[in-house]
Amino acid sequence: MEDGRDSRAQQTRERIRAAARRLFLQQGYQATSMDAIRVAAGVASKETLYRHYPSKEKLFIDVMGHLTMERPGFSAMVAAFPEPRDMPALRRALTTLAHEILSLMRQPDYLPLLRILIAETARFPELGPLFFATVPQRGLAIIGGLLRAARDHNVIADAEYEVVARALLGGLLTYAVQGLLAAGDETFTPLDHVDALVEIMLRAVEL
Amino acid sequence: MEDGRDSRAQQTRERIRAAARRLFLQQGYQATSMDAIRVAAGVASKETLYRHYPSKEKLFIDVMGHLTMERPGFSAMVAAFPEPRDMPALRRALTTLAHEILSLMRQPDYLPLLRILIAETARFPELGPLFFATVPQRGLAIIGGLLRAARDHNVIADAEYEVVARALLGGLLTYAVQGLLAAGDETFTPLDHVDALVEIMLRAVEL
DNA sequence: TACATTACGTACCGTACCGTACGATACGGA
DNA sequence: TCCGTATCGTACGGTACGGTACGTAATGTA
Repeated sequence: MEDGRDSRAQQTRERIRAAARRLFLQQGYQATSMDAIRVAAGVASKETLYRHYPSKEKLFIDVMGHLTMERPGFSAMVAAFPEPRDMPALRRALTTLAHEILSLMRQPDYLPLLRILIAETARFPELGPLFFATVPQRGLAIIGGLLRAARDHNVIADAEYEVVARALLGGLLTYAVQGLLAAGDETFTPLDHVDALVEIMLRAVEL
Repeated sequence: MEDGRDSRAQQTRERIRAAARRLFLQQGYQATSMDAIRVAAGVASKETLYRHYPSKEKLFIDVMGHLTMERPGFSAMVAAFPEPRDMPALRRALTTLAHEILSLMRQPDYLPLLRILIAETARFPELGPLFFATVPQRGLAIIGGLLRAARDHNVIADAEYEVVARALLGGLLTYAVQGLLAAGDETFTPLDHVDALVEIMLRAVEL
């Protein structure tokens, strides 16, 4: 009876959500019509759509909320780098974290999602802050935590770690913004800059 | 005859452009109808609109292009801080520049403009790169130039100045992105963080 | 004054879209 | 086998929008 619910209604719902996600990410909210979603989902009747989602807005919120929440957290990374007790350990932790953030930003969904959330802040004001709190804010917190832990082990000097974290994340963010403003998949590859960025931040906090 | 052209046709054209600018910035491209622009411009007939602009797209491009170009350049600032010959001079230059960039980002049009350019990269692919080249890229170039000049006077150490510039600008950019993702005019005031940010960058490049 | 440009009003065309209605049909569980 | 639910097809209502048409009035110039 539990999986009985899956067998048709749930499957249809999943197809609708997958199609909506793809189209919304590709074309944005307004440019994606419910009928296009219906076709992409392989659903014959609009009535079926509206049986699963009461309106286009609710469907959009559901899809975008899921997309935001599905962003992989950095939690695993935090566990992997517990307490940097010397400079090389801190360097390794920050470098790995920076590369991880960059590869997160290069996931194919990332820029389109960010683009849509920025575009639709007026109509859906709750989505943008949710994303910010779920993704970049968490990144800032992890960088700050690493730095504070390093200071507690006398690895680095005191500093405004929140600002240091903003500088590090922001350095990467400049490339994302460049990507947001470019139309196609402009090759956005500062891979060699990442290590330099970490070195600069380390110099700023070294003893 | 020259100002005769101004007297009516040009005035009407200006009213249309001003109204379009306001509405586009407030509501975006799709949500702004030509009829709303007509009303806001105080123009009685749509025919008049289409006498001045052949289509909604052309009107949008004209308005956004002007908005991008009107962003005040930093050129005046460059002249004001010619060649930092010691650390205090470099500190003054970078601090002033950072505050200037921040106040640029806090102009009431800035975030809405950026939001729209990001939202409409698909329909208007040329506008985003134009903005990036006109505004942030120029900021990066000026920061980099200041750092290179300081190094030429033995004020600071060698470093990847392009990356340092990205970290500095990016640190400020994190606040802008936060603003982009927030709906209203969330008070986005890291004023006290700016000096800390400059100090961090200076520590990263000191001798 | 005579003429051309500009603006006015209003109506209209074609299209696209969200959401609803409703009878018919397939499907899945008891 | 039987019943409720999910889906199908198709049509429609209401609205909004971009852009055009066209006859008329105002405005500035020679």
